[in-house]
Amino acid sequence: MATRLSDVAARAGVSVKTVSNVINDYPHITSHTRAKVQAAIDALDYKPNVSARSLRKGRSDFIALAIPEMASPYFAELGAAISRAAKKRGITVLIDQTEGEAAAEKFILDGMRGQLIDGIIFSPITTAPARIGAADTAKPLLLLGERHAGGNLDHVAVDSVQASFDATTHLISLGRRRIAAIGVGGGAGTGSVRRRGYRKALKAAGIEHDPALELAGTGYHREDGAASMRDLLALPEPPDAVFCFNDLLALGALRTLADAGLSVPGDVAVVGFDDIEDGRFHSPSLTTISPDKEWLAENAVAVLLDRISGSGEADRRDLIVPYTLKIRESTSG
Amino acid sequence: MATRLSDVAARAGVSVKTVSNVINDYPHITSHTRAKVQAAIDALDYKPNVSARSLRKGRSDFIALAIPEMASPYFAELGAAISRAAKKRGITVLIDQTEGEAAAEKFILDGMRGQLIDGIIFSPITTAPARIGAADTAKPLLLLGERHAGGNLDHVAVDSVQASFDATTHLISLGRRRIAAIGVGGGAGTGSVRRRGYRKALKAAGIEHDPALELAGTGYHREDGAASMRDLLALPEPPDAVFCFNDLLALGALRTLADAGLSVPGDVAVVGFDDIEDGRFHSPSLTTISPDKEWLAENAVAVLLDRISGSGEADRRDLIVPYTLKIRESTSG
DNA sequence: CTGAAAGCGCTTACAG
DNA sequence: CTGAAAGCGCTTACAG
Repeated sequence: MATRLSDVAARAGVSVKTVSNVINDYPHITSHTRAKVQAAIDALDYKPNVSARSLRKGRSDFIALAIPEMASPYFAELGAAISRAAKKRGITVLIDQTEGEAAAEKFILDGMRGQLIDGIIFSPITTAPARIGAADTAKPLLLLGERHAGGNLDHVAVDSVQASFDATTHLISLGRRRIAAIGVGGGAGTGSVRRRGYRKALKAAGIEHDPALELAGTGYHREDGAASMRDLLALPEPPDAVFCFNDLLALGALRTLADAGLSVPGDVAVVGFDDIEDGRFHSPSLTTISPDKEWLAENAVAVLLDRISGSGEADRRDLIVPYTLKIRESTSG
Repeated sequence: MATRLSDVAARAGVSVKTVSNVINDYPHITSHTRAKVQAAIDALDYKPNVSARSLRKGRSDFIALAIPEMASPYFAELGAAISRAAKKRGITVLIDQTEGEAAAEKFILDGMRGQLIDGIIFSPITTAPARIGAADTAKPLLLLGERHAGGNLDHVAVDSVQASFDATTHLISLGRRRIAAIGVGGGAGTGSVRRRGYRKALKAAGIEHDPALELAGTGYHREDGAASMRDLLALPEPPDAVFCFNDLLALGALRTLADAGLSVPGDVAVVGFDDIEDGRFHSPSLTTISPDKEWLAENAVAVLLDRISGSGEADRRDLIVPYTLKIRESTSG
C-alpha cells in the first residue's frame, strides 16, 4: 500500500488540505507548518498519485508529441528539444510514433487517449491538410510542418518556400545551371511547398525548370536519396547540383556520388534541409538549411501551454521558425 | 463536460457495470447487449478516462523508457523499437531523457512519477552500478546496458566483452597490429567492459596492449571520436586500425581520417559498435557490431510486463542480446 | 448474465 | 490560516 496524502497529514498532525497546500505551494502557510509537513513527507517518502490528481484537476501535465518516426534524426533532435523545453516548465512529453500510418494519425486527430494528456504537438505526414484543418479535438492541438490549408489550429513552421528559394539561389550563385531537386513527392505538403521555392529561384535566375530533374522518390530516407541520385546520374545530361528536400536524402545522394567516383562539389554540389548532426560530420560536410530547433521547441511548447491554460489569444497562432543557410563543404569544398 | 461511462449506460439502457464489461472485453455478454452498448459508445463518441481507470486499477498501461539522450541515433533507434514492441501489447511508452544527469537518474531510481507508470526500462550512464543495484523502486525496473554489479534487477544486454573480442579479432585477422581503442572512459561500465574484450583479443593474438593507444575521450559522440583520432594521428607511431566503442565515435574518427587524407581501410581500418543507420550509408560504410535491436526491444518489454503482472519468475532475469559483426568497407574496402 | 454501491487518492468549494 | 466532506470517473466485490 502506497503512502497517501492522509498518512502524511496524520503524521504531521494537520489536515489533508494543509498537506495539499504545501505540495501545491499555496501561499499563507506558516513556515513552521510547512516544515512540519515537509518532514512528514520526507519521513514517509510520500509521492503524490498522479492519476488521482489528474482525475480531480482535469490536468495531467502531460503533453504528447506525435511524429512519424523517432529514429529519423530530425525528429529525434526535435523530440529531444521539445522534451527539454517541456521539462523546464514541469511538463512531461509522451512521444507517439505514427510511422506515417493513416490510422495512427487519425487516432491523434480524434483526440488520442482520452483525458490523460493536456495537449498534442502533431507533425502529420499522411493525412490530407483539409482533414487536419477539420479536426475537432477535445484537447489543444498544435501543428508542426508545412502550413495547412485553412483550419483553426495553432501552427509552427519554417517558411519552406523562402528557405528553398535561398538554398536553390545559393546553388545558382555557384554558377550551377542544371540543378535537380530530390523529394518533390514528400508528404504533408513538404514536397510541393519546397518545390515551389526551388522553381521560384530558378525562374528568378532565368533558368527554365526541367521536369526530368525533379525526383519524387518514395520517402525521405537515405536510401531514397541514393536511389534518386542514381536515376539522376543515368540521365543523358546529369545535373551539376542537387537540392535535397531533407538531409537524409542528401546523405543518400552523397553516398551514390561517392560510389560513382564523382567529386562533391566539383562535379555535383549538394544542399540539404534540416541540419542534422550527421551532415555536419560527414565528409564532405553538408550545406543545408538550418531551422532553429531550440526556438521551434520553446515556442511550440509555450503556445500549446498557453492554449491549455486558456490564457492564449483567442485566434490561431502562426509562428515562423527562423533559419539560416549553413554553407559547408558540399557546396564550397 | 466529457461523456462518462454512466452516460453510455443510460443511453444503452444498461448498468455501468455492463458497459465496463463491454469495454474491457469480459466474457458472458450477449452479442445483442454488446451491440447495443457499442452503438451508444459510438453515438456519444465516448472515450474512457485513463486517469480514473488507472487510479482504480492501479495500472496505467504506461511504461517509461529512461535514456541518456534521444537524439543519439542508437537510442533513437532503440526507442523506436521499444515503442513499437510496447504498442503491440497495448502499452504506451513515455520517453524520459536523463541527459546523463545524476539528478535525473536518481529521479528514475527513486521510482519516478508516483503511481502513473507501471514500470521502467532504464539505460543508466552516470550512476554507479552499486547504487543502481541497491535501487528499491515501487515499480518494476529493468536495466539496459553493461551488466551491473549485484543487485536484483532484470537486465538485458549484449555480451560486450565477447563482442569487443570479436571486433578486435577481426582487425587482427586483417593483419593489423597497432590497434587503437577509442572510448575506454565510457560511462556505466561500457568503457571498461569493452576494453576488457579488446585487450583479451590482443592477448590471444600475442600482441601486447599499448596504453598510448587506449583513448578515453570525454563522451561518446562524433566530436569525441574526431578528437581522439587526431590525438592518435599525432602519435610518433600512429595505429593501423581503430576499434571505436560506438558508431558515433567511429564516424567522428572517419571524419578526421578523411581530413588527414588517409585511406580507410588502406591506412587505417575502423570498426564501430551499435550498427546505426548512419554507418551503413557512410562512405566508407562502417564495419560494426550489430546488436539485434528488435530482439532487445521485444524481450525487454516482455520481461518488464511479466514483472508488472507478477507472472514473471521470482528470480532476476538476465538476457543476452544476440549480435553479429557486420563487415563493411571500413575494414574491407 | 446485470444492478447498486463502495472506494481508488487526490483537490476544492464551503465553513469556521 | 485549517477542517470535514463531496466528487472527479472509473472498476470490482457483493448480491441477486
